[in-house]
Amino acid sequence: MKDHTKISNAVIKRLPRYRRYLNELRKKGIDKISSNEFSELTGYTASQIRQDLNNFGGFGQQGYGYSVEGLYNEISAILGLDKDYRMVVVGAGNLGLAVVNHTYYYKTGFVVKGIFEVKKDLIGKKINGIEIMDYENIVAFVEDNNIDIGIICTTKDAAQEAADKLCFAGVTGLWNFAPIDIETPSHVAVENVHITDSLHSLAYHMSKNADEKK
Amino acid sequence: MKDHTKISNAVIKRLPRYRRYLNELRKKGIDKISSNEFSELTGYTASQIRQDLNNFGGFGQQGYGYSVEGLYNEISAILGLDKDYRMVVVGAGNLGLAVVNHTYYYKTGFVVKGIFEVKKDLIGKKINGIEIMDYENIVAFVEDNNIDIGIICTTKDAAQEAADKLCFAGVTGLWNFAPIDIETPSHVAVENVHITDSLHSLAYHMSKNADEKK
DNA sequence: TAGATTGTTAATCGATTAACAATC
DNA sequence: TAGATTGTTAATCGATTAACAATC
Repeated sequence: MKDHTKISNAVIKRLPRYRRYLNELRKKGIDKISSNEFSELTGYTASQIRQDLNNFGGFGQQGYGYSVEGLYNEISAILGLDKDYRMVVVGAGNLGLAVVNHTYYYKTGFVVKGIFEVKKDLIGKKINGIEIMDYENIVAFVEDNNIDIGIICTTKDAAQEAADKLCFAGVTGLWNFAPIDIETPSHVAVENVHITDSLHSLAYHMSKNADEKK
Repeated sequence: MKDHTKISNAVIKRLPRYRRYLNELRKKGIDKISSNEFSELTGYTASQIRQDLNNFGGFGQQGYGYSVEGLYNEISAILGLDKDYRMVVVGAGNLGLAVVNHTYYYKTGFVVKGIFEVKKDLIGKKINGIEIMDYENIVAFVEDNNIDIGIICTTKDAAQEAADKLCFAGVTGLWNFAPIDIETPSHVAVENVHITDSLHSLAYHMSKNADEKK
């Protein structure tokens, strides 16, 4: 595998999508695919697919194409999906519970080890066998249980404080669902998921379609 | 407002973010901001901000800057947030319920009018006063209630079929949370939210950080 | 008026696409 | 070997940044 310290984010964002389609092919028992066929499937140009993949190494074979299984495994490894991640969720509201259930349902190497909440009446309950604990004890829990990722499902106002606590306790990644951009030290990766922004994009495209009709 | 039939998607994706920050400023009672100050706040360059805004019109004033309130309203209008949207949710699982609660909590002109489900034992229950109805009746409901947006919170396998039904019934937008890319006729806008892709990006960045440490 | 800051054009940078030689 | 398809370089395209004249 080549040195990939300076791969652009545009490329990284496409990898999970490539992987999703490869997984479908794999499940269908298809074992080879050319960049042209893959282009038709994914909507990316064949050229871009080859270019993207060659950032990481030559995974194909001239005159043949790519091994579906092989490429799937390579991309999984590039994304860091060849190991397990231990996670905690902060906030046991609907969003927190949806995330817990989602990872539980899709079982993928991302495992929720604990849920933390400030509201006393929720503490002690269990979701999918995972205990809801007192937010006060989050730092100790993260330290003692080698937690990798903190999932922030708090209100906007509580999010940055939760992030700071998690970073202090030693997580190396944050998955933030609160509608604010979380700041972290450079060694802690963050994904800010702004679900409402996506709804607003949708509204824009709907309005534009409506305008064009006139 | 200028003709904006060919605004790039990169620009559109930034608008909700601009709007979010403007809303914060507005709530703090700040009534003017320069592109330089706004740059520091949002992380985009002042040049890009001015360039982006000028796609839609000259909203600023030389020597002064931008009116926070005015710009907030302009961006809201561009995004189509100056009117209400009527929505239905397909799938009353955790994800569906999280979405229902989310829009309920943030009250923003996006109103869920009905929830549809195939599982008979859930039908008839209410969430935030919204009834869970039989999926069989979705087409009639969408037609009769002028529904604009369908929110797909089904399994992967059921998603495209639900999308087809919703399009047939006359929605003009789909917000899809199932892990598949939904296809629609060109007059129906779609936002495919791939929550898992974002987790995979996070994993990539975490792995990269870990590698650099070595 | 002088100073500040936009609106807009021009320059740069990066990402995508096209082309083709290498090779399986 | 001949055909197919990759890996990779070169060309194009688009998006971002820089610069500055317009103007409040």
